[in-house]
Amino acid sequence: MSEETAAISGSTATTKPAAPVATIATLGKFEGQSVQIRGWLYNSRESGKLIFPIFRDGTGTVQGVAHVKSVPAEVFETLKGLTQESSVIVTGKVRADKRAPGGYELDVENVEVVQRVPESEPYPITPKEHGVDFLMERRHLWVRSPRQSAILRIRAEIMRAAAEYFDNNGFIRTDPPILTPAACEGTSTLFPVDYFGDPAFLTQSGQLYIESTALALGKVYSFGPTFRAEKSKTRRHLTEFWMIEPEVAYCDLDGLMELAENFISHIVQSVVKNREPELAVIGRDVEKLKQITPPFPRLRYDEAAKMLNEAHAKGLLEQPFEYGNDFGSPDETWLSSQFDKPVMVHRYPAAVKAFYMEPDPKDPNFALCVDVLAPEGYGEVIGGSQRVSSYELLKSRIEAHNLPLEAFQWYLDLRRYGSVPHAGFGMGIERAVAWICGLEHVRETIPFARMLHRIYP
RNA sequence: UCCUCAGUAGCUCAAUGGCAGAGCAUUCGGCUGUUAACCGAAGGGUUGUAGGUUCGAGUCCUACCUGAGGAGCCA
Repeated sequence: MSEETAAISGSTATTKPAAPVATIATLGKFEGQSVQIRGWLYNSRESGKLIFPIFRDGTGTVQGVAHVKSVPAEVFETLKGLTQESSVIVTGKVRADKRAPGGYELDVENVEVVQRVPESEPYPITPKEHGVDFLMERRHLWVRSPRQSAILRIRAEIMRAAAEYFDNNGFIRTDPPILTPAACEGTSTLFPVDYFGDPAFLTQSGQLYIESTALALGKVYSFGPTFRAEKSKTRRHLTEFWMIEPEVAYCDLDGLMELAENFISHIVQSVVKNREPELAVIGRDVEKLKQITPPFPRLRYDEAAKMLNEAHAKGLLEQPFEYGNDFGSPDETWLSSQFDKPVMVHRYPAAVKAFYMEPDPKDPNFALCVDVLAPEGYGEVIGGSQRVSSYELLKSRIEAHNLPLEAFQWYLDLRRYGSVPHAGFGMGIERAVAWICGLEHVRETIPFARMLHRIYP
């Protein structure tokens, strides 16, 4: 938390700080001292000659106390009727108080209003309840709320820990292009872009490109936004989302599953360790996160299919599962809710999976692939596979899927020149955040969600 | 693309086919420990749009618009 004590210093020309600048998260270090808080008025309660302004500064909230007899008259008048979300620089003495939710209160000594929100146009997001549409329309302000900022802090920790895991384990970050000449996988619907008169598309996955850098550098990963133009309208879908994808040369499916469980466990334990206050703000059950450690349960597709059939027979699943199909969303939800840890389902029928997945040498009808389903019914957070390494097989697969062979010549080159077994996976950041935070919907996991019916603000 | 549901004050929601309402927010007044503070008062409405049925429509019918949840597809 040391970075949080290093607040913005000396850049505002308004006053010389008479008291040291503190952040609300680190107030405990300043008990008994006068400090400056640079923030905003979150809410205020008045009781005649006593005012309880609640301040926020991005690191937390703290209640101030101002009595008419204990502060200068002009300070009391300023606080009286000060509007929600007005920006303020507050000076006050830090005092431990058992009644305070954060353990500390601020006895106000001075208040400087940086900008006062006018009464004629009050801050629209009150501390009362609001509907989803209203809040999403004001997402640029909604991110100020304690719950939303806590989620964004956890998201940042998830992204930091994810990159840290790869950086500490010999992976080199190689980011693929976002503008691409053709479909990567030939399946999803893409966003078209005009590229100087030629058609181009926003990337739906960097996988094919990092297969190239994996064969150059050994172990690589990419981390960036991806785009899907599908008209999905569910709590698990965004049209623009972030994905982190490792790709490893000389790696098989078993090695990939080991990587996935260590990777996820590192992320979850980092969040538990470094974002405890934020998890408390959003009311997440930390005990469920603490048990996310390797190894994860592994299920063959066949075993999972058997479980689904039994569940349907017992009336636990509405729709019957047809062997040979990919799992539907309700199937994944039910399967993942049967485990306390993420479950790794591997070796799906090759027919329902992508063209680049390596067939199982023991039975080519199955692909060497794995989906990691997060517990508590969250479903797929990771999809990965060992990649086809044979030139002839890959070429025939591309043709069988009616994909343009010219566009894949560079990809086939990777099998012409020193092909090796290699494997990789992709993790959707927003689904991981939704699971780790225990959220209903991915729209709260990213600062500005892009969805089927939302591109504002 | 398909299925289901919703749209009334700034917000969250009521209103049997019969006068358009409440809480919160805002403004004014009161209150020396409040925790979504409380008490009193005031202002605030083309009931998503267009058409239809009816003596009379927020309410019933049709179309459209906007949004939400789900399916498919996926991370």
